[in-house]
Amino acid sequence: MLNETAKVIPRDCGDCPIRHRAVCARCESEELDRLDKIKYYRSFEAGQTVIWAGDKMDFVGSVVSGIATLTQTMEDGRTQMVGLLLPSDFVGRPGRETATYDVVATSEMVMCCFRRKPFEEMMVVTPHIAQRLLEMTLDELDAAREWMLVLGRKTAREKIASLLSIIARRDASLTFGKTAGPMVFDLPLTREAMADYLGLTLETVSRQISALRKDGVIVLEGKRHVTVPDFNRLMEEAGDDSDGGLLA
Amino acid sequence: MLNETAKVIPRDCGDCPIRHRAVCARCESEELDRLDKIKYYRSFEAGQTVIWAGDKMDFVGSVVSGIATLTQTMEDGRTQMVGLLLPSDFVGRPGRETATYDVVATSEMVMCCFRRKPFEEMMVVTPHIAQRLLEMTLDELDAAREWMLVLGRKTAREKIASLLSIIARRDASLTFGKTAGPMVFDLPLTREAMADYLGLTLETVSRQISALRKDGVIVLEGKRHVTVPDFNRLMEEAGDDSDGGLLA
DNA sequence: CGCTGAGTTGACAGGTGTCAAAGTACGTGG
DNA sequence: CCACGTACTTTGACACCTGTCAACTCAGCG
Repeated sequence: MLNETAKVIPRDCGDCPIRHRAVCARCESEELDRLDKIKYYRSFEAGQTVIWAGDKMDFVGSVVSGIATLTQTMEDGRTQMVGLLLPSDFVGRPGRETATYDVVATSEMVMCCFRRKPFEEMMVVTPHIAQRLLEMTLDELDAAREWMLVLGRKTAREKIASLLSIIARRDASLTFGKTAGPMVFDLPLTREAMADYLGLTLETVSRQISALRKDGVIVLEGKRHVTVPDFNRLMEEAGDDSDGGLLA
Repeated sequence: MLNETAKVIPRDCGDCPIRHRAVCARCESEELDRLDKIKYYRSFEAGQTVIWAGDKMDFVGSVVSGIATLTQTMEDGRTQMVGLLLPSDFVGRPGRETATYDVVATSEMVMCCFRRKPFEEMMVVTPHIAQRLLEMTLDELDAAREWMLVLGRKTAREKIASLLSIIARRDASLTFGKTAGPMVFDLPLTREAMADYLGLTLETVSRQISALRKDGVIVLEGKRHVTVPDFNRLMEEAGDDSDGGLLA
């Protein structure tokens, strides 16, 4: 089975699995050559922290393979996930010296890092990079706003269903979205990470997953392997229009 | 008193109150001339809808004066505010034909609109616009993520305190942020709009405002006029570090 | 003067958090 | 090979925060 969290270090950009989706997507070969000179790959183990909020950050970069989370923590320990970083997603903010959020790898992960200063200089003279970054940032803003509706207005059950449908949809888009038939995927997050994503406790997450299983909305094998027999049913449980959302 | 929601239609860009903060901030005079040819002003009354989610949008633009909200609504009527649009904020997404959210003016409001097609064409050849838009979008993404922590992890009391401190800070930045002494401002939102912002009901908003008043965190005159005797106290109630956040 | 919209307050119910205990999977070391 | 420890997960009991429903106040206005 194709494991999306597998450790993959490309030989070069032509070999890179995120070549056509990352911040470098619009770059031409001469531009790639210049990026090549300021880039390096870094690997992280599952659970390893990439950077702490407030730390100095002298790189920006793209997730090549694996999954990472962006989280914010209050003084008393309450934490909220504010971003889920998948392959091709961008990490860091050009022009900013310090990290705003904790970045943690939740699976084995590989990043393509660019030294920050040279990257910023290159952005000024390379519209292709800034254009693509703008597009990606606008997409992330839309995703964040969608997420705000989930956090602010949905019930625990709807929140779980929403998260499952997001993951299911993403997996479908990787495996050549056949909408028909059951969807099958593995949860890339622990119950606790799901709770941090959804603004719940891990106990509530566990209870609602059990409830959705009892009601036949999902089928579980083990703790992480999920089958969705009827995706429209899942969408209804998420409180979403059953037609929309295929754009994501 | 300087009323930030007053209706102001600039004679030209040199006269524009958001000239140095909006999407056109980095444009030079020749670029402004070209923008001038594709722009027009539109006024809205308090409560008027600028555009409905799903509607075709043939303009993008900037809020010149007044306040608008960006909201998302579920089929059963639950609504969540996903953006608060203040003067200089950008409305619409270049490259997208239809609106994603409802945009509603909550006060009398003036927008500087650009016809979408010519604006998109101009963006391609005018890096100054795309650069500024990227910067603004990154700021909005940060704000959305801060908001996600509020929605996901804060109590009703902390949510109210967070909203008040955001509004207080913004007003302070307009009136040349003297941090000492009490802060005084008017709430630009109804209780219901505050509830939609914070993922609460309007009853809970009302109760928590009353509680903060009883505890001396704020002083109310009428329903909308607020005095904050001790801003650090308010920050503590919001669950935030009492030092941080002066960047916003 | 009554109507309307915004806001406040009370009573009550229900959803979610908290605390606690037990179950499961998996790797490590004896 | 098996016992054990650790991390993750599930489930139960109960409390409490917030939502729901309802009544009431207040200010503005025709």
